[in-house]
Amino acid sequence: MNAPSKMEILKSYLEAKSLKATAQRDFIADTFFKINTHISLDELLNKVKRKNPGIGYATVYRTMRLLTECGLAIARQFGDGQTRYENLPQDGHHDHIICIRCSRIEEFQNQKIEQLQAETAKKLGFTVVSHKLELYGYCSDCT
Amino acid sequence: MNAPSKMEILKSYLEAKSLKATAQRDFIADTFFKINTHISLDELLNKVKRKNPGIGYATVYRTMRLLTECGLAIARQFGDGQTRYENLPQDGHHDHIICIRCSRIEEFQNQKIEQLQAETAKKLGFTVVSHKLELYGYCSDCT
DNA sequence: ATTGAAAATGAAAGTTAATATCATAACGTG
DNA sequence: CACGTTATGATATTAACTTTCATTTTCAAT
Repeated sequence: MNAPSKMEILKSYLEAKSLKATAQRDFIADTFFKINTHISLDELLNKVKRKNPGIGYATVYRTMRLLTECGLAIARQFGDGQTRYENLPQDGHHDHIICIRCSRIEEFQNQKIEQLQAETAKKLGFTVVSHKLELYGYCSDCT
Repeated sequence: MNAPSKMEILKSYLEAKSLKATAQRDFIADTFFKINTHISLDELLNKVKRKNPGIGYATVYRTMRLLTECGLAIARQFGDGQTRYENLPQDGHHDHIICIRCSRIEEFQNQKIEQLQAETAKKLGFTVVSHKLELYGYCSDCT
């Protein structure tokens, strides 16, 4: 039995809230799911407008809010004053390393770090649900 | 030989930019240095106004920008749509664990995590300058 | 296919926090 | 104390986010 696709997850979520699936919403979501960078609302709006000029900012905004609510997107702030949405990968969580000169963003995973985090939290009486780890520095091109 | 106090660091920074030290600015900075939470501009403004009602938002804003520039404060976004300023402790860096129910913020340090971060970055060809680690979960009161 | 209630849409308005502007005040050096 | 410089507070502007509302679309029940 396959894991449900993102589109299917979205559909279930909409049903649960008795919202309707619409062509526009599906198109925006589908466009977002194909993206592997951290995209802002304006950027996503521009992208969907190229194929579907009638789409407005509000619909993109509302779609991204939905995706965020149902865990298919993550809203992040990297410090440039804009919320950027991350397309959550099927293979789970990852962290970011950001070049402070050229703004290149790379992703990484480190099981050991996650483990240490859980331990640290436990000591403080916390139960960790999620986390955010961002490393800032110079990439190979900018050293 | 003692390490310079934060006030002294600020004074040097102002001199270097040929800016003047003023009573208001000093008072705002001093008030901020005594704070051990993550304070927003509005909160800080309210605080300084209690002793010095004439102070305006703009001066607090500009002072915090200065402190951020010279490394005495860190501007952070915890996701509530407001920038919060952290009073950098003398004993160096720490990370945060945030309760997603009551918003309590605790700080912690973990040398091992930092070490793993540096290693991970190296593999990707990055040189780490700073980092941000935030754990989100439930604190002991909210579990 | 038609209908009608419910939800979606886009344009525009409203909100909020951050930042810039500007006339006036305070500073400090000669 | 006079002058040029910098600081200040009020206000205006900006930018991103969020809501509102009149209209359109959807979908289930005819």
